[in-house]
Amino acid sequence: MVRNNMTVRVRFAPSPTGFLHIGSVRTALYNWLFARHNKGRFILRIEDTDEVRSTDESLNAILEGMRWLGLEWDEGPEIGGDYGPYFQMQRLDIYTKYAEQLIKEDKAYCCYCTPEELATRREEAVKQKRPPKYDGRCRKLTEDKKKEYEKQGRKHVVRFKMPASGKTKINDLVRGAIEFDNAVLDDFVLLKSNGTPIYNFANVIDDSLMQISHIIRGDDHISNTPRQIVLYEALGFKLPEFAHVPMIHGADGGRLSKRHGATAVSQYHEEGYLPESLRNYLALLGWSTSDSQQIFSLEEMIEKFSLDGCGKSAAVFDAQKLVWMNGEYIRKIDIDRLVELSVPYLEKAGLLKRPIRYESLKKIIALEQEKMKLISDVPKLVDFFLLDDVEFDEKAVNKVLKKDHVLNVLEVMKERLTDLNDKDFKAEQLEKLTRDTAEELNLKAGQVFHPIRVSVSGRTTGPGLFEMMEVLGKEKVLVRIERTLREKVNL
RNA sequence: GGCCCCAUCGUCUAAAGGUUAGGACACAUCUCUUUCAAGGAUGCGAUAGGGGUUCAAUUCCCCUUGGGGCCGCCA
Repeated sequence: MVRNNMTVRVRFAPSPTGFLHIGSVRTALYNWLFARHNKGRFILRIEDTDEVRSTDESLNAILEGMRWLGLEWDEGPEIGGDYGPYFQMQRLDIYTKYAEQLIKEDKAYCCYCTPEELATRREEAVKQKRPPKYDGRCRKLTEDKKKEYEKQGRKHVVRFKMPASGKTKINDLVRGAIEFDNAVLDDFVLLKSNGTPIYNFANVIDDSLMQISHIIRGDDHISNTPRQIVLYEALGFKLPEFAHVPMIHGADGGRLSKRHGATAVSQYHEEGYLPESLRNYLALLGWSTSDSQQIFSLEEMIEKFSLDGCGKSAAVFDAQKLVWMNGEYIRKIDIDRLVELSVPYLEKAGLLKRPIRYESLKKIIALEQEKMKLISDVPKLVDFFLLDDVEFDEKAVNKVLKKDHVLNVLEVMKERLTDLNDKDFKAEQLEKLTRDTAEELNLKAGQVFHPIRVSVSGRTTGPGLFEMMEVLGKEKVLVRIERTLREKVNL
């Protein structure tokens, strides 16, 4: 896989024209994993040549998203590197230089066709069911004609002279050989009329100058590859390896878009996903090991990742599985980290208005850890611990509190719990006391457990009853049982 | 319209000519249990269709069908 003793250098080259898309970041992840696996370098390059759509906000979203997922880059924005600058808009003179070289070598030429003219011709071609490619009419412009156009104030772009015959072959690392007829390709634009380069041009120059060894990208770029290869050859550059990985699709088989759910990495962050679960899930969308392992530590993932393990067909994004995986990871993370991650959600829900000891909060969250699928689940899972007045769930009331024996059970339990020492208000003792009580009252354990659970938490589901009571504390438990007793009369 | 890519359970995938076609998510049932989860067990469920090649095709080849991509002074 690694050519000779050459260092592996891969890159992720997003354009800052929107949020960080889940599909892009999956490609970034593969590049990152490939670099780490091969002890190579991972470069981040910003392709900001679309002056109209590029924004700083988008740049920040990219950097933030990458860092959140742990995809730190070895060269690129904010850290620099030996092959910079890493923003294409700061490399314009480089592109100009190579464009001039190509023109001088008669491999490129100036084209004076206006965008309007091109659009009209394109429409016409589509209407007549012809391929909408540029007809190359400016290839053989006379000097006089050029001068005339200039005088008219026409701007020009620089176009590449695509060879009219021959074949261009890709040896794709994941797909094998792919062949294109040069004749189907047209004279594509290298430099726009404002002097900025077009993707195919800037990309080739930068990848070459930055000594990228492997280009790992989405398979939507397969069709661009022959153009780029021809350019590499025209410029006398050494060809990198290509690896086109499948795209991510939505449930309907189409391109993943907003109507399928969240597509921005930041949104997964906000919705309470852990970076490690998103990373793990994304890695598995298009890559797998032969034993179909599902959960990988970062080290394991780096060790086992390979392009051979990448599939060829598009993968449908399955939010359900991501949720499952997030639950798996939440159950495993350190409780202090879980508390830290939970706090913003609790604050937002208004559950931390009164001061609470860190240790108490930690105990509360620990009791619900195994149940959480998303960090954002926290508020509704723990609210009854933090609220003064517990709201009774209607179904719980009907199902549990309206039974005849409940009044008696609560009365007896209230007395016994009152008699219990503060320091004996521990899960173990509470369980013994409750079970003994049930036996004395000639009731099944559940007939005693359930009413207490509902009166103390307002609902039928929750953590272990006695752990929950211990964390709640004697005072709160008694207040709530008394209140239930009071309200029970009206039920 | 031209060119290119892809095709195994609903979904992610394994099986690099010979397997009762395996695993994971989801779903269902059972189990554990004070509840809900988690866990354990079991079940449901696939090689798109048609031709070849071969003693043998999920696997190799061709066609069809279906899906996707590119054909911008976007990337």
